[in-house]
Amino acid sequence: MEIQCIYGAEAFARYLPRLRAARVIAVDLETTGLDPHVDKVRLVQLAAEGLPVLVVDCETFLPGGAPLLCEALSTGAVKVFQNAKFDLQFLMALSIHPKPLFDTMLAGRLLYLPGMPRRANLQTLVETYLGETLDKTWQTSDFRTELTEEQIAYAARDAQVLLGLWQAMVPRLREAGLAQVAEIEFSCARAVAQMEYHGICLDLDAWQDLLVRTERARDDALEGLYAYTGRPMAQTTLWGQDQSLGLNLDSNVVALALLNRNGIPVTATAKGDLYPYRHHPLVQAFGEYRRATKALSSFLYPIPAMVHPVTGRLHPQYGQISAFTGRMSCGNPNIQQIPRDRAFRACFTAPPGRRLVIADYSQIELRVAAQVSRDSRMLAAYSAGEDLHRLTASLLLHKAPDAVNKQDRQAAKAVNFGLIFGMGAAGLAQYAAQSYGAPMTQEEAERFRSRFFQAYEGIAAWHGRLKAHPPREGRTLTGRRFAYGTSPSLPELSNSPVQGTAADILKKALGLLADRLAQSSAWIVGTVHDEILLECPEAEAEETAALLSRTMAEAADVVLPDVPGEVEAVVCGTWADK
DNA sequence: TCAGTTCGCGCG
DNA sequence: AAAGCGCGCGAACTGA
Repeated sequence: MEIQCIYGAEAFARYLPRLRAARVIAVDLETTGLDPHVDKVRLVQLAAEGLPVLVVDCETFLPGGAPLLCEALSTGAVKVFQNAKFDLQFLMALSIHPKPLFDTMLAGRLLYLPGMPRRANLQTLVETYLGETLDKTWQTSDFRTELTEEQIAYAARDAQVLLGLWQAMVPRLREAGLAQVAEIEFSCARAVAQMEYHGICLDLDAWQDLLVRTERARDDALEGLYAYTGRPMAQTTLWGQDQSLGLNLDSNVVALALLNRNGIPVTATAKGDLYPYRHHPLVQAFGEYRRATKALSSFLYPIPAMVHPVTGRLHPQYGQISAFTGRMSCGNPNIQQIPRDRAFRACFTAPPGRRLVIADYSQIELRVAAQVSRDSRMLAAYSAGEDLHRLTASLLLHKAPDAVNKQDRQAAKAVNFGLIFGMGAAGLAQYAAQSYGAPMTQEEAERFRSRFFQAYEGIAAWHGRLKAHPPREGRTLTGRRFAYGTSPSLPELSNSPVQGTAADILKKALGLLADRLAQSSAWIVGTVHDEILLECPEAEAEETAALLSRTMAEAADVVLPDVPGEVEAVVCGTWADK
């Protein structure tokens, strides 16, 4: 492996023509840390066929050389990265937006099968796909100090090895039928980099108000609980007066004993177990206590500390291929589990002069289920622009669609979601009552179940096929693959391709948006499974909303040839207004 | 003392 | 035989 160290823009410029002629360029960055808003790029390594690996010393190259680097990365060449989302954020800070790209880590995740190493770090990928070893011990080395020969050599090797990985992985992806989903994921990585880089605004004052109100709600709930636990004792501690209940309500063992002692014969303390006793004042107070303490410990207390000291915004981290089905996960904080309660969502805002543009898919999983199962009645209903929940209600209750009232529709919603994924009658009755406020006896649930499958024969046939020949691996409509364990259940078999295909659609939309919003002042600031949040200047809000809904609908149409995708978009000041 | 597991619950 | 699925996170609990 030949290495060429580059000091200064002139030295780099000499290689520009050859870089511009390359078909594939592997790119790797060494940075002084992990935070693109704080840390600096120390080295840029570029590897291309017929060139020495260029190791660019950024202290002598940046910022003046950034336009040259941008030029080198602006051809149609494939840019190969390991975990592109990381490098892309540092490049964004230099106004460099490379595309198209290939991400070896995402490719590794897509190709994963049981029996392979699960990790998709560079070292593991090199062992798996190239049969070579890669010494990564040097990676802990410090790039804030003077560079050593050894650091340069290893940095060059990291870029070089990406070329080999690309070469090995492209045919593997093709052979496995993963080319289409790989393209989706690679485009999406640019959107994920944007989301993490820009983050989202949190109104800390409103948050603090909510925190105080929730603490009061917790204390009110405690007041109600004292009737059963006894008054707390005033204790004098080192820090002054303290109230102690003498029993820990956060312990399930303790809570269970308290409930049992008061005539509530449950065996677990979860909301579902307590549902039959929901009118009991102890259960009500306990539920309120749980709700408040959950909100405080999961959201209200920890999240303010996550506001970035430099940007003043939250920067949630996304796991692009983290869920089994291909959905994204999110953490630090997990923006995807913020309560729907307006009080919480209203704290997520657009900064002054800007607006949020938010859109979500309407009933995306049901539309996907219609496409995957090819149920003719569902396909027809969606093609005609009908309301599927209403249709199901009318079929279950033998009513005309117009005669379906709100409660009917609510119950049908639970039936649709539950039965498509193989729920049993008992589960359905419980689920309808708890999640949809639609009380249903077991007998009713059983009757609904049989009528449902009479009405939607395509769904019944699809389940029948899955039960008769349980597949060992599943696929989404774009080819995403997942291997099932031994004897997967019907719910697993039916849910995974549907949830996964819905994820494909959202990711496709994000990828298209990354293109269409490139260099604009509209940014992607978040996503929640079937929803995309953008932020843009006030004056551009309407056209951005139109672009967003157009793009999301287009993504759905690419993946679902026989079902229209329906998108609802709004322009608003806070997330609560969606 | 500490890492790993389980329960419970927020979201889609 | 019986069955919605997928996450992340906090607190309690377990085991060494």
